[in-house]
Amino acid sequence: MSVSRALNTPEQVSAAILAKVRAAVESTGYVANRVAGSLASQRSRLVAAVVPSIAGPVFQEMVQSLIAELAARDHQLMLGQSGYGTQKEDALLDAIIGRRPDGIVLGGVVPSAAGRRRLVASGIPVVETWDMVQDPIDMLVGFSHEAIATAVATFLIERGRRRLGFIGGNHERAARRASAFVDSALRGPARGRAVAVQVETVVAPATVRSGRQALGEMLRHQPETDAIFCSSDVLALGVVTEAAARGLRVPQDLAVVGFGDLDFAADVSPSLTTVRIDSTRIGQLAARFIVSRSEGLEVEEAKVDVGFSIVTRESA
Amino acid sequence: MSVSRALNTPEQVSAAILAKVRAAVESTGYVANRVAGSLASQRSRLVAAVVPSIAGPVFQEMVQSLIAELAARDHQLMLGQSGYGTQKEDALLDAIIGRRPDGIVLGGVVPSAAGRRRLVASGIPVVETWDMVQDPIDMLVGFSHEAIATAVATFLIERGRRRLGFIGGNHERAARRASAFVDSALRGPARGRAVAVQVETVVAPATVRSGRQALGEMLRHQPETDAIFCSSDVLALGVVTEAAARGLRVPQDLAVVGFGDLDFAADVSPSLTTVRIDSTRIGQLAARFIVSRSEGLEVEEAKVDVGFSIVTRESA
DNA sequence: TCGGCTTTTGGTAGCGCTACCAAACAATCA
DNA sequence: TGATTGTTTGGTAGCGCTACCAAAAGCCGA
Repeated sequence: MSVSRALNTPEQVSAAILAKVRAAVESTGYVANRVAGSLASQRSRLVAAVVPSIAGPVFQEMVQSLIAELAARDHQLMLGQSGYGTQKEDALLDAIIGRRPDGIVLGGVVPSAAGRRRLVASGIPVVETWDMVQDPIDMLVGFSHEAIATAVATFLIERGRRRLGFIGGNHERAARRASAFVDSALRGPARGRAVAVQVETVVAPATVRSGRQALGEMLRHQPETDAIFCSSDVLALGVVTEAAARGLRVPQDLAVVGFGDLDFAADVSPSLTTVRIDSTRIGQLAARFIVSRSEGLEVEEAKVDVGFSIVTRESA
Repeated sequence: MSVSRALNTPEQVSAAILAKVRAAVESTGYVANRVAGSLASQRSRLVAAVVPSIAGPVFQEMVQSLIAELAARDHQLMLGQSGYGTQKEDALLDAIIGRRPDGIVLGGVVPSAAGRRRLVASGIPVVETWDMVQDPIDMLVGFSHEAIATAVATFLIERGRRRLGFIGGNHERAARRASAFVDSALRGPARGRAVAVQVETVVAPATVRSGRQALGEMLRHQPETDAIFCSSDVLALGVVTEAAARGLRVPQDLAVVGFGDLDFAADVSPSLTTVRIDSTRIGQLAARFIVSRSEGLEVEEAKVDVGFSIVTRESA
């Protein structure tokens, strides 16, 4: 009917019909069934996002901007949690593919080989985020963990720190950052100037408590540690808190660098020096790429590095 | 066909057919189209949740448990953000209703009269959470802001505090808690013992920074304030930080009570005395109510008060 | 062997939309 | 005026499943 047009493309319909349809909609409280629409048009206007956990503060900002950006373009977000293990992930992927979303956003999730194949076979646009993987499934918006680790190591060494530490989660991404950090400290541009690097891992998701405990471990293994890079501001807050409890002065005795520039980073005491990522931009770009693609446009630059910056505050 | 049965109710199908179907599925990589299934069966296996913002830490735990509980029952979550204003909310509600979810979970969102009508008219099960409103649309899982405010006021007064303060967001829920706090302090069970109560509001969502600023305001208006109840642990962290910066000892000079028992509450210094809500349980119950309802079961106790507890730590 | 009974299987219709096409109508020009 | 183009409107088919029913098959005791 013309009703479908009146609702979806009102500019293609005469004022008379438009008014009639609007009146009818108003009086009956009709809300078009988008399930039927999706089936007929092969466009669900639904985008799925998969993150390891929504509880960690890390992906919040990205998810928030995804939802906002999608809503502005009349799309909705379906959210899945993969957990930090892989077993549930493939089942989740199937549940998602079955819903035929217009796109899938992977947030810091590295799919298994099988999952990857299903994703490709489904033909659904995929945006990997967070991580500049070398061989993306489809589109990519992220930043380089290696580059960040190198920049932070150099930053600390140039400030005279020699016995470095890294505290991060026990998962892929953090591990990559850890080894790049160690590499850069010992063999990077500031080569030879760092004396030692110690790595401690904590169980994901990161908490203030695990940050406190990790500092204890760190000092047990390498008592003269004078700088620590944490893979989350939450961990950094724990390290700073534990340092104060042990009578260590930050930054004089111990420099601390966090990650994420979470909302509290500037306002705790000492304020946190941290790595800032524009997560909002990541969410926006991911949403735009997917919507463009599902509108049939070719997405030109489908591999974007959003970069990072080191925000210098009191803690380092 | 029998294929549909083999996939959905395998116990109703002979081993021979089951094997054949499974083999075919395996070899073709077939993933059933749930959009078509939803349209035919009038069950989408999709549940919508609406929260003011996913960035605030308050709803995270609930959303997380919602996703987990729904996934265990083969349902997915669609997430909407209403913001802290009302204008976008009605449009969002329509977008949601159009998708014909099996249920809608409202997290701390009070719909407008028009929104409420559409919700009722849609016939979709609704669970309001977070707030024990007196006249729910449908089902309800929450706790009483008034009871909490009264309990905290009494708690502080019994500990000898006389000049109380309340810091909360500029929205409905916080306002209700604020006035109940003032009422209880001045006219409650501990009646007459509190000397003064001052309320400061901050722009939602709550941040550490706004907590710091609010303490400044509080002390400007009521310099002898000796106890503050914050409507979020994030605010409480800001208050504690600002107090330290001003040379106020917590709890000796100033008692601070937070809200939420967020993951950092036990591990910052001083650790936060706070109000604990079992948000995980709220999410679980909401999910169960909706799934049960959509399976045709009558939900017996559809109005649950999950209660709260005051966790006593160092800050008060 | 046969009628009743239960279990398993296959066919048909239809969920509520949109894509596509054809018909009707309006506007423009020779 | 009629032919030609462009715009608006309505009809039909079909998206890929599931509900429902009827037919077929298996099972039992008489």
